[in-house]
Amino acid sequence: MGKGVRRRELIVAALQQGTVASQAEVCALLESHGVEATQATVSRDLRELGAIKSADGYRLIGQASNGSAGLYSNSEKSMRQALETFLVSAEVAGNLLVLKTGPGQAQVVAVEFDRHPQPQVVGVIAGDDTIFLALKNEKCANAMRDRVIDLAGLSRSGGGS
Amino acid sequence: MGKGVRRRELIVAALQQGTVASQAEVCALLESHGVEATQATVSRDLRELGAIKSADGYRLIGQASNGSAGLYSNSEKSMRQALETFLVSAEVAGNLLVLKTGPGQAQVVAVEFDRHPQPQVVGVIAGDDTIFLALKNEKCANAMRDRVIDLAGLSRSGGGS
DNA sequence: CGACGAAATGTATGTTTATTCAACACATGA
DNA sequence: TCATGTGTTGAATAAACATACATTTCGTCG
Repeated sequence: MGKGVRRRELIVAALQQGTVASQAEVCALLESHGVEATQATVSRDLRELGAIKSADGYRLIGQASNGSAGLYSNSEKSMRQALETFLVSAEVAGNLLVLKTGPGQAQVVAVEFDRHPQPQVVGVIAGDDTIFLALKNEKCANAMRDRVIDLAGLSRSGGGS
Repeated sequence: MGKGVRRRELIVAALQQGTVASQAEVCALLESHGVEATQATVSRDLRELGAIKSADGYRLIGQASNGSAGLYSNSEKSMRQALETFLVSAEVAGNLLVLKTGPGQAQVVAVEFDRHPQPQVVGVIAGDDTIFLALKNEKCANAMRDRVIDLAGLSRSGGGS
Protein backbone atom coordinates (compact mmCIF):
# COMPACT_ATOMS: atom_id res chain seq x y z
CA MET A 1 0.00 0.00 0.00
CA GLY A 2 2.48 2.62 1.16
CA LYS A 3 4.65 2.17 -1.84
CA GLY A 4 2.05 3.39 -4.29
CA VAL A 5 1.35 6.46 -2.24
CA ARG A 6 4.92 7.63 -2.48
CA ARG A 7 4.83 7.14 -6.24
CA ARG A 8 1.69 9.19 -6.61
CA GLU A 9 3.05 11.92 -4.43
CA LEU A 10 5.99 12.15 -6.77
CA ILE A 11 3.72 12.26 -9.78
CA VAL A 12 1.60 15.00 -8.28
CA ALA A 13 4.70 16.99 -7.44
CA ALA A 14 6.00 16.60 -10.96
CA LEU A 15 2.75 17.70 -12.53
CA GLN A 16 2.51 20.70 -10.27
CA GLN A 17 6.01 21.77 -11.06
CA GLY A 18 5.89 21.70 -14.82
CA THR A 19 4.31 19.95 -17.65
CA VAL A 20 5.10 16.38 -18.45
CA ALA A 21 4.66 15.34 -22.03
CA SER A 22 4.23 11.60 -21.80
CA GLN A 23 3.85 8.72 -19.43
CA ALA A 24 7.28 7.48 -20.38
CA GLU A 25 8.62 10.78 -19.15
CA VAL A 26 6.86 10.23 -15.85
CA CYS A 27 8.49 6.84 -15.58
CA ALA A 28 11.91 8.40 -16.09
CA LEU A 29 11.18 11.05 -13.50
CA LEU A 30 10.10 8.45 -11.00
CA GLU A 31 13.18 6.41 -11.60
CA SER A 32 15.39 9.44 -11.00
CA HIS A 33 13.76 9.57 -7.59
CA GLY A 34 14.39 5.94 -6.96
CA VAL A 35 10.89 4.67 -7.68
CA GLU A 36 10.42 2.06 -10.36
CA ALA A 37 7.19 1.89 -12.29
CA THR A 38 6.08 0.93 -15.74
CA GLN A 39 4.01 2.94 -18.16
CA ALA A 40 0.98 0.83 -17.32
CA THR A 41 1.17 1.76 -13.68
CA VAL A 42 1.63 5.41 -14.52
CA SER A 43 -1.40 5.26 -16.77
CA ARG A 44 -3.47 3.94 -13.91
CA ASP A 45 -2.06 6.49 -11.50
CA LEU A 46 -2.83 9.38 -13.79
CA ARG A 47 -6.41 8.29 -14.15
CA GLU A 48 -6.76 7.94 -10.40
CA LEU A 49 -5.32 11.38 -9.89
CA GLY A 50 -7.72 12.88 -12.37
CA ALA A 51 -4.99 14.15 -14.63
CA ILE A 52 -5.89 15.57 -18.00
CA LYS A 53 -3.84 15.77 -21.14
CA SER A 54 -3.70 18.81 -23.34
CA ALA A 55 -1.42 19.63 -26.20
CA ASP A 56 1.06 20.89 -23.62
CA GLY A 57 1.13 17.74 -21.57
CA TYR A 58 -0.43 16.41 -18.42
CA ARG A 59 -1.94 18.59 -15.75
CA LEU A 60 -4.01 18.11 -12.66
CA ILE A 61 -7.50 19.46 -12.73
CA GLY A 62 -7.76 22.77 -10.96
CA GLN A 63 -4.01 23.12 -10.97
CA ALA A 64 -3.98 26.57 -12.48
CA SER A 65 -6.64 28.07 -10.28
CA ASN A 66 -6.08 26.11 -7.15
CA GLY A 67 -2.59 25.52 -5.86
CA SER A 68 -3.55 22.57 -3.71
CA ALA A 69 -4.76 19.84 -5.90
CA GLY A 70 -3.96 16.23 -5.66
CA LEU A 71 -5.51 13.30 -4.06
CA TYR A 72 -3.03 12.74 -1.32
CA SER A 73 -2.44 16.24 -0.11
CA ASN A 74 -2.63 16.83 3.60
CA SER A 75 -5.96 18.59 3.17
CA GLU A 76 -7.31 15.10 2.96
CA LYS A 77 -6.65 14.43 6.57
CA SER A 78 -10.03 15.53 7.82
CA MET A 79 -11.71 13.59 5.06
CA ARG A 80 -9.91 10.48 6.11
CA GLN A 81 -10.76 11.01 9.72
CA ALA A 82 -14.44 11.51 8.96
CA LEU A 83 -14.58 8.38 6.84
CA GLU A 84 -12.61 6.33 9.33
CA THR A 85 -14.96 7.34 12.08
CA PHE A 86 -18.34 7.30 10.38
CA LEU A 87 -18.38 5.29 7.19
CA VAL A 88 -20.19 1.99 7.34
CA SER A 89 -20.37 0.98 3.70
CA ALA A 90 -19.96 2.23 0.17
CA GLU A 91 -21.75 0.83 -2.83
CA VAL A 92 -21.94 1.78 -6.45
CA ALA A 93 -25.18 2.03 -8.41
CA GLY A 94 -24.58 3.23 -11.92
CA ASN A 95 -22.76 6.51 -11.66
CA LEU A 96 -23.97 6.96 -8.12
CA LEU A 97 -21.94 6.13 -5.07
CA VAL A 98 -24.10 5.43 -2.04
CA LEU A 99 -22.39 5.84 1.31
CA LYS A 100 -23.86 4.65 4.57
CA THR A 101 -22.95 6.01 7.95
CA GLY A 102 -24.26 5.63 11.44
CA PRO A 103 -27.53 7.41 12.28
CA GLY A 104 -27.27 11.17 12.08
CA GLN A 105 -23.70 11.09 10.80
CA ALA A 106 -24.21 11.47 7.08
CA GLN A 107 -24.11 15.26 7.15
CA VAL A 108 -20.75 15.25 8.87
CA VAL A 109 -19.23 13.15 6.15
CA ALA A 110 -20.98 15.00 3.34
CA VAL A 111 -19.55 18.27 4.56
CA GLU A 112 -16.09 16.87 3.94
CA PHE A 113 -16.95 16.29 0.31
CA ASP A 114 -18.25 19.82 0.06
CA ARG A 115 -15.10 21.12 1.65
CA HIS A 116 -12.79 19.20 -0.62
CA PRO A 117 -14.45 19.31 -4.00
CA GLN A 118 -13.14 16.96 -6.61
CA PRO A 119 -13.75 17.24 -10.31
CA GLN A 120 -15.30 13.85 -10.80
CA VAL A 121 -17.86 14.49 -8.04
CA VAL A 122 -20.75 16.25 -9.67
CA GLY A 123 -22.97 16.52 -6.65
CA VAL A 124 -23.59 15.37 -3.11
CA ILE A 125 -26.80 14.90 -1.19
CA ALA A 126 -26.96 13.61 2.35
CA GLY A 127 -29.85 12.40 4.44
CA ASP A 128 -29.63 11.06 7.95
CA ASP A 129 -27.47 8.02 7.45
CA THR A 130 -27.05 7.92 3.69
CA ILE A 131 -25.10 9.97 1.19
CA PHE A 132 -25.58 10.03 -2.55
CA LEU A 133 -22.52 11.05 -4.51
CA ALA A 134 -23.13 11.69 -8.18
CA LEU A 135 -20.02 10.85 -10.17
CA LYS A 136 -19.34 11.62 -13.79
CA ASN A 137 -19.72 8.01 -14.77
CA GLU A 138 -19.67 4.52 -13.44
CA LYS A 139 -15.93 4.20 -13.71
CA CYS A 140 -15.45 7.26 -11.56
CA ALA A 141 -17.97 5.87 -9.13
CA ASN A 142 -16.04 2.66 -8.76
CA ALA A 143 -12.77 4.50 -8.37
CA MET A 144 -14.27 6.75 -5.76
CA ARG A 145 -15.74 3.85 -3.87
CA ASP A 146 -12.36 2.20 -3.74
CA ARG A 147 -10.73 5.35 -2.51
CA VAL A 148 -13.35 6.01 0.09
CA ILE A 149 -13.14 2.47 1.38
CA ASP A 150 -9.41 2.74 1.45
CA LEU A 151 -9.47 5.99 3.37
CA ALA A 152 -12.00 4.61 5.80
CA GLY A 153 -9.90 1.56 6.37
CA LEU A 154 -12.72 -0.77 5.44
CA SER A 155 -12.09 -4.03 3.67
CA ARG A 156 -13.31 -4.02 0.12
CA SER A 157 -14.78 -7.50 0.28
CA GLY A 158 -17.81 -7.00 2.43
CA GLY A 159 -19.74 -4.70 0.18
CA GLY A 160 -23.30 -5.59 -0.34
CA SER A 161 -26.11 -7.93 -1.12
CA MET B 1 -8.06 28.38 -45.70
CA GLY B 2 -11.67 28.51 -44.73
CA LYS B 3 -13.07 25.15 -45.52
CA GLY B 4 -12.55 23.45 -42.22
CA VAL B 5 -14.44 26.09 -40.31
CA ARG B 6 -17.74 24.30 -40.53
CA ARG B 7 -16.11 21.11 -39.35
CA ARG B 8 -14.62 22.79 -36.32
CA GLU B 9 -17.87 24.42 -35.45
CA LEU B 10 -19.45 21.01 -35.39
CA ILE B 11 -16.69 19.68 -33.19
CA VAL B 12 -17.03 22.55 -30.76
CA ALA B 13 -20.76 22.03 -30.62
CA ALA B 14 -20.30 18.37 -29.94
CA LEU B 15 -17.84 18.97 -27.14
CA GLN B 16 -20.09 21.54 -25.54
CA GLN B 17 -23.03 19.21 -25.71
CA GLY B 18 -21.64 16.19 -24.06
CA THR B 19 -18.73 13.95 -23.65
CA VAL B 20 -16.91 12.52 -26.61
CA ALA B 21 -14.70 9.61 -25.79
CA SER B 22 -12.48 9.29 -28.83
CA GLN B 23 -11.53 10.89 -32.09
CA ALA B 24 -13.19 8.07 -33.98
CA GLU B 25 -16.39 9.07 -32.26
CA VAL B 26 -15.93 12.61 -33.45
CA CYS B 27 -15.50 11.35 -37.00
CA ALA B 28 -18.75 9.47 -36.77
CA LEU B 29 -20.52 12.51 -35.39
CA LEU B 30 -19.19 14.65 -38.20
CA GLU B 31 -20.27 12.17 -40.79
CA SER B 32 -23.75 12.12 -39.37
CA HIS B 33 -23.79 15.84 -40.07
CA GLY B 34 -22.58 15.38 -43.58
CA VAL B 35 -18.96 16.32 -43.02
CA GLU B 36 -16.26 13.84 -43.90
CA ALA B 37 -13.00 13.85 -42.03
CA THR B 38 -10.42 11.35 -40.96
CA GLN B 39 -9.05 10.78 -37.52
CA ALA B 40 -5.88 12.61 -38.50
CA THR B 41 -7.80 15.75 -39.27
CA VAL B 42 -9.78 15.50 -36.08
CA SER B 43 -6.57 15.13 -34.12
CA ARG B 44 -5.29 18.36 -35.64
CA ASP B 45 -8.57 20.14 -35.06
CA LEU B 46 -8.69 19.17 -31.43
CA ARG B 47 -5.21 20.47 -30.82
CA GLU B 48 -6.08 23.65 -32.64
CA LEU B 49 -9.20 24.10 -30.54
CA GLY B 50 -7.27 23.58 -27.35
CA ALA B 51 -9.21 20.52 -26.37
CA ILE B 52 -8.07 18.45 -23.44
CA LYS B 53 -8.65 14.83 -22.69
CA SER B 54 -9.48 13.45 -19.31
CA ALA B 55 -10.63 10.02 -18.28
CA ASP B 56 -14.13 11.16 -19.18
CA GLY B 57 -13.35 12.31 -22.70
CA TYR B 58 -12.58 15.50 -24.53
CA ARG B 59 -13.41 18.94 -23.20
CA LEU B 60 -12.76 22.47 -24.27
CA ILE B 61 -11.00 24.87 -21.98
CA GLY B 62 -12.34 28.40 -22.03
CA GLN B 63 -15.60 27.40 -23.62
CA ALA B 64 -17.54 30.30 -25.04
CA SER B 65 -21.21 30.55 -24.40
CA ASN B 66 -23.66 30.15 -27.17
CA GLY B 67 -26.91 32.03 -26.83
CA SER B 68 -30.03 30.28 -27.98
CA ALA B 69 -33.55 31.52 -27.78
CA GLY B 70 -36.20 29.32 -26.30
CA LEU B 71 -39.91 28.83 -26.32
CA TYR B 72 -41.32 28.21 -22.94
CA SER B 73 -44.90 27.84 -22.01
CA ASN B 74 -46.62 30.12 -19.58
CA SER B 75 -46.88 27.45 -16.94
CA GLU B 76 -43.13 27.52 -16.63
CA LYS B 77 -43.01 31.04 -15.44
CA SER B 78 -42.54 30.19 -11.80
CA MET B 79 -40.00 27.59 -12.77
CA ARG B 80 -38.08 30.17 -14.67
CA GLN B 81 -38.23 32.58 -11.82
CA ALA B 82 -37.01 30.01 -9.34
CA LEU B 83 -34.13 29.02 -11.56
CA GLU B 84 -33.23 32.59 -12.34
CA THR B 85 -33.14 33.40 -8.68
CA PHE B 86 -31.57 30.33 -7.15
CA LEU B 87 -29.70 28.26 -9.69
CA VAL B 88 -25.94 28.34 -9.47
CA SER B 89 -24.91 25.51 -11.77
CA ALA B 90 -26.20 22.48 -13.61
CA GLU B 91 -24.16 19.49 -14.54
CA VAL B 92 -24.88 16.13 -16.04
CA ALA B 93 -23.63 12.87 -14.58
CA GLY B 94 -24.87 9.86 -16.43
CA ASN B 95 -28.63 10.10 -16.49
CA LEU B 96 -28.58 12.45 -13.53
CA LEU B 97 -28.80 16.19 -13.72
CA VAL B 98 -27.22 17.78 -10.67
CA LEU B 99 -28.37 21.29 -9.87
CA LYS B 100 -26.63 23.51 -7.37
CA THR B 101 -28.28 26.39 -5.57
CA GLY B 102 -27.38 28.70 -2.75
CA PRO B 103 -27.54 27.27 0.78
CA GLY B 104 -31.02 26.25 1.81
CA GLN B 105 -32.54 27.00 -1.56
CA ALA B 106 -32.58 23.59 -3.14
CA GLN B 107 -36.00 22.68 -1.79
CA VAL B 108 -37.56 25.76 -3.33
CA VAL B 109 -36.34 24.84 -6.75
CA ALA B 110 -37.15 21.18 -6.36
CA VAL B 111 -40.72 22.01 -5.57
CA GLU B 112 -41.02 23.59 -8.99
CA PHE B 113 -40.05 20.36 -10.63
CA ASP B 114 -42.63 18.57 -8.54
CA ARG B 115 -45.24 21.09 -9.54
CA HIS B 116 -44.51 20.85 -13.22
CA PRO B 117 -43.90 17.19 -13.83
CA GLN B 118 -42.35 16.25 -17.13
CA PRO B 119 -42.31 12.81 -18.67
CA GLN B 120 -38.57 12.57 -19.02
CA VAL B 121 -38.02 13.42 -15.36
CA VAL B 122 -38.20 10.18 -13.45
CA GLY B 123 -37.52 11.52 -10.01
CA VAL B 124 -36.31 14.45 -7.95
CA ILE B 125 -34.49 14.60 -4.65
CA ALA B 126 -33.16 17.71 -2.97
CA GLY B 127 -30.75 18.37 -0.14
CA ASP B 128 -29.74 21.72 1.21
CA ASP B 129 -28.03 23.21 -1.80
CA THR B 130 -28.12 20.37 -4.30
CA ILE B 131 -30.80 18.70 -6.38
CA PHE B 132 -30.61 15.39 -8.16
CA LEU B 133 -32.92 15.04 -11.13
CA ALA B 134 -33.16 11.52 -12.48
CA LEU B 135 -33.78 11.60 -16.22
CA LYS B 136 -34.71 8.73 -18.50
CA ASN B 137 -31.29 8.73 -20.09
CA GLU B 138 -28.20 10.77 -20.58
CA LYS B 139 -29.49 12.48 -23.66
CA CYS B 140 -32.50 13.74 -21.77
CA ALA B 141 -30.20 14.86 -19.02
CA ASN B 142 -28.13 16.92 -21.39
CA ALA B 143 -31.19 18.43 -22.98
CA MET B 144 -32.63 19.28 -19.59
CA ARG B 145 -29.39 20.84 -18.45
CA ASP B 146 -29.35 23.09 -21.49
CA ARG B 147 -32.93 24.04 -20.89
CA VAL B 148 -32.43 24.75 -17.23
CA ILE B 149 -29.34 26.81 -17.87
CA ASP B 150 -31.16 28.76 -20.47
CA LEU B 151 -34.11 29.41 -18.19
CA ALA B 152 -31.82 30.52 -15.42
CA GLY B 153 -29.97 32.85 -17.72
CA LEU B 154 -26.63 31.23 -16.98
CA SER B 155 -23.89 30.97 -19.55
CA ARG B 156 -22.71 27.53 -20.32
CA SER B 157 -19.09 28.06 -19.41
CA GLY B 158 -17.82 26.15 -16.43
CA GLY B 159 -17.64 22.44 -16.63
CA GLY B 160 -14.29 22.06 -14.94
CA SER B 161 -13.85 21.73 -11.20
C1' DC C 1 4.27 -22.11 8.58
C1' DG C 2 1.13 -22.73 4.34
C1' DA C 3 -3.21 -21.57 2.12
C1' DC C 4 -6.06 -18.25 0.82
C1' DG C 5 -7.94 -13.70 -0.87
C1' DA C 6 -7.33 -8.96 -2.03
C1' DA C 7 -4.61 -5.55 -4.02
C1' DA C 8 -0.90 -3.88 -6.77
C1' DT C 9 1.97 -4.29 -10.55
C1' DG C 10 4.27 -6.00 -14.91
C1' DT C 11 3.95 -8.09 -19.54
C1' DA C 12 1.98 -8.37 -23.67
C1' DT C 13 -1.18 -6.63 -26.60
C1' DG C 14 -5.08 -3.93 -28.35
C1' DT C 15 -6.71 0.71 -29.00
C1' DT C 16 -6.19 5.45 -29.65
C1' DT C 17 -3.71 9.53 -30.96
C1' DA C 18 0.08 12.17 -33.35
C1' DT C 19 3.04 12.71 -37.22
C1' DT C 20 5.18 12.05 -41.69
C1' DC C 21 4.78 12.46 -46.34
C1' DA C 22 2.52 12.85 -50.67
C1' DA C 23 -1.40 14.67 -53.12
C1' DC C 24 -4.42 18.17 -53.91
C1' DA C 25 -6.63 22.93 -53.99
C1' DC C 26 -6.12 27.55 -54.52
C1' DA C 27 -3.87 31.92 -55.03
C1' DT C 28 -0.17 34.95 -57.04
C1' DG C 29 2.77 36.71 -60.40
C1' DA C 30 5.72 36.28 -64.50
C1' DT D 1 -0.71 29.61 -69.45
C1' DC D 2 2.72 27.72 -66.19
C1' DA D 3 5.61 27.84 -62.18
C1' DT D 4 5.68 28.56 -57.37
C1' DG D 5 4.17 29.05 -52.66
C1' DT D 6 0.88 28.18 -48.97
C1' DG D 7 -2.31 25.63 -46.67
C1' DT D 8 -5.34 21.50 -45.97
C1' DT D 9 -6.10 16.81 -46.02
C1' DG D 10 -5.85 11.50 -46.15
C1' DA D 11 -3.22 7.24 -45.93
C1' DA D 12 0.15 5.00 -43.70
C1' DT D 13 2.71 4.64 -39.85
C1' DA D 14 4.88 5.74 -35.47
C1' DA D 15 4.09 6.90 -30.87
C1' DA D 16 1.46 6.97 -26.88
C1' DC D 17 -1.93 5.15 -24.04
C1' DA D 18 -5.21 1.68 -21.94
C1' DT D 19 -6.31 -2.98 -20.68
C1' DA D 20 -6.63 -8.23 -20.15
C1' DC D 21 -4.31 -11.43 -18.02
C1' DA D 22 -0.47 -13.35 -15.25
C1' DT D 23 2.44 -12.63 -11.41
C1' DT D 24 3.94 -10.87 -7.14
C1' DT D 25 3.14 -8.92 -2.62
C1' DC D 26 1.01 -8.57 1.57
C1' DG D 27 -2.07 -9.46 5.21
C1' DT D 28 -5.09 -12.85 7.62
C1' DC D 29 -6.54 -17.07 9.32
C1' DG D 30 -6.24 -22.09 10.00
